[in-house]
Amino acid sequence: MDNICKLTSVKTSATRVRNRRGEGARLRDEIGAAAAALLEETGSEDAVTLRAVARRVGITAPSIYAHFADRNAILDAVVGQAFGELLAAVERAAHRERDPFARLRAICAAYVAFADERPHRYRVLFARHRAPGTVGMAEPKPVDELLGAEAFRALVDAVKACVEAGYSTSEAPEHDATALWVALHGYATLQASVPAFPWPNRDALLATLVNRLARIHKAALGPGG
Amino acid sequence: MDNICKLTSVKTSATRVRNRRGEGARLRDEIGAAAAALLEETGSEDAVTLRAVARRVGITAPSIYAHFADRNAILDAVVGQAFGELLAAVERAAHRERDPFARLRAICAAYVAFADERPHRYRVLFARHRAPGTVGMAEPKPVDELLGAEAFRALVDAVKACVEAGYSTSEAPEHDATALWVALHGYATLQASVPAFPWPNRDALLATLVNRLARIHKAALGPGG
DNA sequence: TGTACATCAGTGAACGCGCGTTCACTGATGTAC
DNA sequence: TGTACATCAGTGAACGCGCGTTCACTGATGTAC
Repeated sequence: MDNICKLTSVKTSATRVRNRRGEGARLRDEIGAAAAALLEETGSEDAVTLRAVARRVGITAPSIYAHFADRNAILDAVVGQAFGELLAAVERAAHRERDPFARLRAICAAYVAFADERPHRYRVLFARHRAPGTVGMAEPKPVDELLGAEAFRALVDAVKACVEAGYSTSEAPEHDATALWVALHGYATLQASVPAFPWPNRDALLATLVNRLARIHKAALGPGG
Repeated sequence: MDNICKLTSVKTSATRVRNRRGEGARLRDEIGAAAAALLEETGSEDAVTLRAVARRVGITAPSIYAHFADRNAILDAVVGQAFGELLAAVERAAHRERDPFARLRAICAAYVAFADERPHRYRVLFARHRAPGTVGMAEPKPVDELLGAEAFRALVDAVKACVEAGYSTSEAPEHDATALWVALHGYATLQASVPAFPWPNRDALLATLVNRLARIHKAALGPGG
């Protein structure tokens, strides 16, 4: 019983070769990738220890200090990277569709799919927004100063485009986009946390959230929408 | 710099008196309460260590083993307790209102308020549903076998009552209640995680989620609903 | 073309820490006689 | 009413562990001459 845990966590890549001169910075990316993978596999932020990351990369722990100030900096990098990936996924979805309503649906589906494929990485996006131990209010900031702002902007723009195209009757696209974001986030996280719940069909639930919260006009929906 | 952390975490209640004979079981409750408080204050599950809990209660760490099998059992107890409190808050809200629509709103407001007042305790309700490291599907269970089932049931019943009273046009109350739950959860967690977001007025956002996802009839709403 | 040397990528040992858990124990308290 | 004793609530020391971080170092590699 004592040994099981030890054995399963041994995962040294004994094959690593030292970077050539001037290419030491590559290690930074390797460390970030290892931390992200570790987080995704274990599901726990606390499993992302300096030593675990080092083992994973195939280096010794002190080598990390050449690239990151401390443990926290690694996790910050993972979060920044994940926000970038989320934005990329959302923008890819947005560019795939020309029709405003199809675009809105695609964005929402991509958002949820991102969280579905990397549940733990999605979780830390928002878990680390608030400093640990902080309680109560924070100064509200303009949206654009927050991490993830671009992804939210894409959602707002998509709703606005639906209004302009006559698909949506929304009178307050920012408000409605916020409601929609909230719902998407709830779906993304709950689905991962409570997989045993008898979830309805994903597309059907997504359609419910998008159509109602973005005030999509009946005429824009197919029959039975 | 080394000492700061140590000093701030010293919090021994030197005043504790040993329980009388036959009353040792009281300690169990004290341990649970200390663990819950610790979780809420630090925001981190990992801050709830056996030793930290013991310090808080004013006992030594081994004393805990008379009441809990291990560290995990303490956290399980915290989750169970928190689910009980959530259910109590929801039921209190439900009993306060006779009108079905008022009751539905009260339930949703109580749910969000619970999460708002104890954000970290709310978070662990669902963070611990899934075993760490587990990925992929779990067998769907009937709702009633899940923790928190009663609270969800209350929500479904409230939506159904709105349908029967003619307030809601929902054709699938279970589906719509799921959508509503998802949105409430998203709001509850995001609001705590991203307090710097320029949130709209809480009642307005809640009304948007409830009215649209529960398909509340225009006539049931006041003017401007 | 050859060699000395500075630089760079990374090592290995060590530190003090708090952790979960175990073990043998202590001393107050209620009870049997 | 008094006393011996079993029981119960909790202690205190110890274990081995993995952690973040520090420090002095090594050895390959590219460069200046």
